[in-house]
Amino acid sequence: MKNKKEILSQAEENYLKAIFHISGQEKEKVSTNALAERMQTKASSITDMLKKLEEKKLVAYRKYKGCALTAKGEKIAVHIIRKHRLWETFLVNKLNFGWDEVHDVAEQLEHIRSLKLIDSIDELLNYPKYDPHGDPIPDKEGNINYQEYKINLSDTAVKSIVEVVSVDEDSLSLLQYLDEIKLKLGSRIEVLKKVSFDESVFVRIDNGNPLSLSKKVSSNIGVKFKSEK
Amino acid sequence: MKNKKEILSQAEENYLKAIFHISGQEKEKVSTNALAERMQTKASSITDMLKKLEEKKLVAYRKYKGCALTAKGEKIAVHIIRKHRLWETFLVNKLNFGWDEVHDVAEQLEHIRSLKLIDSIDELLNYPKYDPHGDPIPDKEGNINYQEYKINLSDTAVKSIVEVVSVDEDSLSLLQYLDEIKLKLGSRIEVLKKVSFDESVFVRIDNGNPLSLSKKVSSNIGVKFKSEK
DNA sequence: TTTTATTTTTAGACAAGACTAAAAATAATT
DNA sequence: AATTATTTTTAGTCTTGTCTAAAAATAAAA
Repeated sequence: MKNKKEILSQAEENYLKAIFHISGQEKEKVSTNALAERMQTKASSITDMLKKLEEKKLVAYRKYKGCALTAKGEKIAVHIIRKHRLWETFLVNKLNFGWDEVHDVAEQLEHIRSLKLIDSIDELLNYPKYDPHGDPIPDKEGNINYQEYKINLSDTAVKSIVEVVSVDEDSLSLLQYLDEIKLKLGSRIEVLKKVSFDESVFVRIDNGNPLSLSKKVSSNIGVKFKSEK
Repeated sequence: MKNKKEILSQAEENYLKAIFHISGQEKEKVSTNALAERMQTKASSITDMLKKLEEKKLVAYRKYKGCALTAKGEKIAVHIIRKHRLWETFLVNKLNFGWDEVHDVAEQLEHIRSLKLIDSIDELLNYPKYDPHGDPIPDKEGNINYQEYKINLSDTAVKSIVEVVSVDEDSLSLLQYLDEIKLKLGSRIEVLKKVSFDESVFVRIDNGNPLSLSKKVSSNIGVKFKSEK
């Protein structure tokens, strides 16, 4: 049985990518509703698509029990993510896009089918390991170099001093907000106070004035420790 | 009434492009069958699509009478062609693709929606006027600088000495064949003999050995005169 | 100018991917 | 364990872009 490469639609590719992202490094099962939320669509549409992807052996799916990517499905998902992150890097490094302008375009470019093209872009960029948001770029073989000591800003202890290494969410509004408060990759953050009531956190960014970040914001910022006390 | 930009599907964009190409510089009306041929689809599908494009004021269409682009439709078609040719130039000039490898990828890339992206690519390439096949690249405003003295090789007289300036067809098989016989942009061609029976033509390419080109091939090669006798 | 051939359009069907509304499972409460 | 709430699935509909087969226009030939 030869390795027949059937062509997937953009919709199918987007589902695989979404499942990969939601299930996370722990490869947890993904619920229909979680997928519907992420795909901005209705649960019934998800069910339809999961059946199709199951049919193609790209996801393992059992009614009412959620789904997970098969090895084949994960391989494809990782390749889409590789393309997405390489294109974002290209846009920022070669075409001087701002990091808050690249997401929508990369979302389109990630579906271009040409191994030669994406490998050439990779080469042109000199095989970058991380994209402009600090996320690891899978290599040609699909290996992902997860950063070791990265945790969410929302999980740091008071008095931690950390460095921003990633921004997990790609929404334009978040990126623009971070731009506004001058929070960028490499910023030094002091965790001043944590408010348990709403899980917000007071921080000082690059020795600026203290300001408060909501849980929603801080949980999307990946950081590495610089020192602790 | 504001200039509402409705988003076109790739299929719609491809139809506009095809109509533009078939109708040519003379802006002749395009028949349903001609379009069906080019789009590799059935005449009935063409009729359906023409109605839709008519509805959107992108083509002028009257039953049984063929169609033509409106100003609005032509503007969009030209923009797609601009993107196609800039991407082909990018692939060849920046990523070292061969001129026979770029068509399929450019066919995908031409549908990426981002003015900023394509204008950045244009800038990166230093505003090229012609693509790797010798075809003019429309500028940002949609102006196309048609080459003045270009004619088809099939229309040259015996003993003409011409220079190849374009290859009009994008089919992989043609480009690979030209590669094989070492016919490339800039090649010097002597027209040795024309066979009226099948309209084939004997030529000498860059002082090589004489060989015969079919009408189908020679009518896809654009040339400029170098001298005549 | 009839007849024949060709081109184009209509009518009806289908697959993909989405939706709504209702039914069936599963999970959470009492 | 019985009831209520939530999640997920089914069933049926819609749009886009395609198809086939048959009907209607137009063009070519006799």
